Amino acid sequence: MPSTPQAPAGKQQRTPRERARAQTIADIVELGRKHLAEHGAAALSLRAVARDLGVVSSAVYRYVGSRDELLTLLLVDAYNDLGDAVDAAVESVPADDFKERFAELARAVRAWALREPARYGLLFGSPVPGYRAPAERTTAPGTRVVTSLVQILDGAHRAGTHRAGASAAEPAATSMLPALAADLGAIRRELNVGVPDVLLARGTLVWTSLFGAVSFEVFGQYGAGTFSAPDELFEHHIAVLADLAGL
Amino acid sequence: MPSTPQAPAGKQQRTPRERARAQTIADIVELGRKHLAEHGAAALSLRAVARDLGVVSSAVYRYVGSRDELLTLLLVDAYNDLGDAVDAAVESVPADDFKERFAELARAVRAWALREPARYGLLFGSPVPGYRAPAERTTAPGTRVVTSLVQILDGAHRAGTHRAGASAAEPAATSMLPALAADLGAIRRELNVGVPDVLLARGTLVWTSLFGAVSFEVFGQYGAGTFSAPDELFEHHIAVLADLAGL
DNA sequence: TGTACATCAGTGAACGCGCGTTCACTGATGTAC
DNA sequence: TGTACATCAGTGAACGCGCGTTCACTGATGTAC
Repeated sequence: MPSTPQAPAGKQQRTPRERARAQTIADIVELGRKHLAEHGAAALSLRAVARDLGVVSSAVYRYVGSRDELLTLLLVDAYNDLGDAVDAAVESVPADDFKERFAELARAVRAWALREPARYGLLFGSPVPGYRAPAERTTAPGTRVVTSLVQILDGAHRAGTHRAGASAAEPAATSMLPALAADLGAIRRELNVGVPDVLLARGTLVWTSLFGAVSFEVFGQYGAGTFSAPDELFEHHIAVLADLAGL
Repeated sequence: MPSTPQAPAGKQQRTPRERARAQTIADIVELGRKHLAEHGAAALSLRAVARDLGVVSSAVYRYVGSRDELLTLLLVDAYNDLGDAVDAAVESVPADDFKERFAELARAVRAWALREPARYGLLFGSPVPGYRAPAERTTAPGTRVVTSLVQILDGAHRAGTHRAGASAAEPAATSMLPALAADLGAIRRELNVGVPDVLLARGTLVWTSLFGAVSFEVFGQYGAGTFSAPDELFEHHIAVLADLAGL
């Protein structure tokens, strides 16, 4: 019962064996990715990965403790891939152009999702039946995008360009809902930002809206042929959401 | 190879055999529903349904041509169940209170999704691998919610209570994107409504945002324990989205 | 530098499982005369 | 009203398939002296 031996603490693998081992694990994740893309998360199978790796099925257990652990590896891999893409897109814009930083973040999420629909589905689609992601390995990579979004909002807030009450008829009572205010306060403390309640709540909506729009497109919820120009539709969404976020 | 004999055109089944047959199909759908709820769509199995029905596995083929067809039945069943819930909620509000009609629509979607997470996942989650929904049986029930939403927007527009340019800084250029305008025109004609481009595009965003917020909650995308008061968060979202939709 | 031993990767067989689908069949229920 | 036949529901066995996981094993690669 080999419990997923990890590479030693040091960043670079010393011995050839360790290098070979790391390479094989990388190959397994890579093949798992391919499998995911072709057949979906629920159909991911260790035996199929072993076949593609050119190895007998039991050999994979040297590297991966179980099917669920491979799923976790793929989950983390996908979160980081998305996070890298988003970070790169955001960094490509001057740090003080918050609106455009947000726009690039949104475009990066959409582009990645359209490029990798199955991996996107693993992250943001229906949960894989019978699989429960281990929070301690999943939370950090899984919060990269939302963290980046909140940083943009906080930057705008600190720079003073953040418009409060951006929309005409903001129902003032909303920010008074007591439990929601408490939740938002906890988030503000945890992420160490200063964005006020109203805009933080809006930011949450912007966040879910972004993924809602992307999911509809990736999962085919718009009727076939309803939108011949999904790019333009998405650009419209970006403009409205940026406005909603006070950018 | 019995190709799913349908009940004859007449609404009520005449003979006892026809009644028994309809009842058995209903039982199969009911059991499929249960199975869906417990194990997810990808794991739906005709054999399991047969077991629960107390019948040998091959007997199910008298009623359902294949596993995919059972999935289609469940899909249509779920769309209609959701559609019924939404219609009832919307109808419970006076026809001229468009804002509250929208709020009730949103609450009905969320309540149904939380009550039926697996069926919600079948409709709005990642596609079931290897299954392609037949558009001719799926489109009509699948568009009930969005149709209801557009009716509300159109009602507000006709009543003159629809605020154009609701938000402060609506980027005027958006409605000019040519292909998007063409798509919106086609939708307007198809649904026979008069809502102008800007608000129709906003309506699309409101639609996807609603399902984005619900999906995040149902699929557990908010970190565990991040929002102790999801009801209040959702009420906030409703208020902002209603405003965004010009209601 | 050379030998003895430990570590590790990969093999092959097996376990028990569930799946979708087909097929020839037995009875029971309906229909036509 | 009674009989002969057609229709249908459900049976049971079988097909070929893929899955996750365990286990004792063979060699090759590394390490210690």
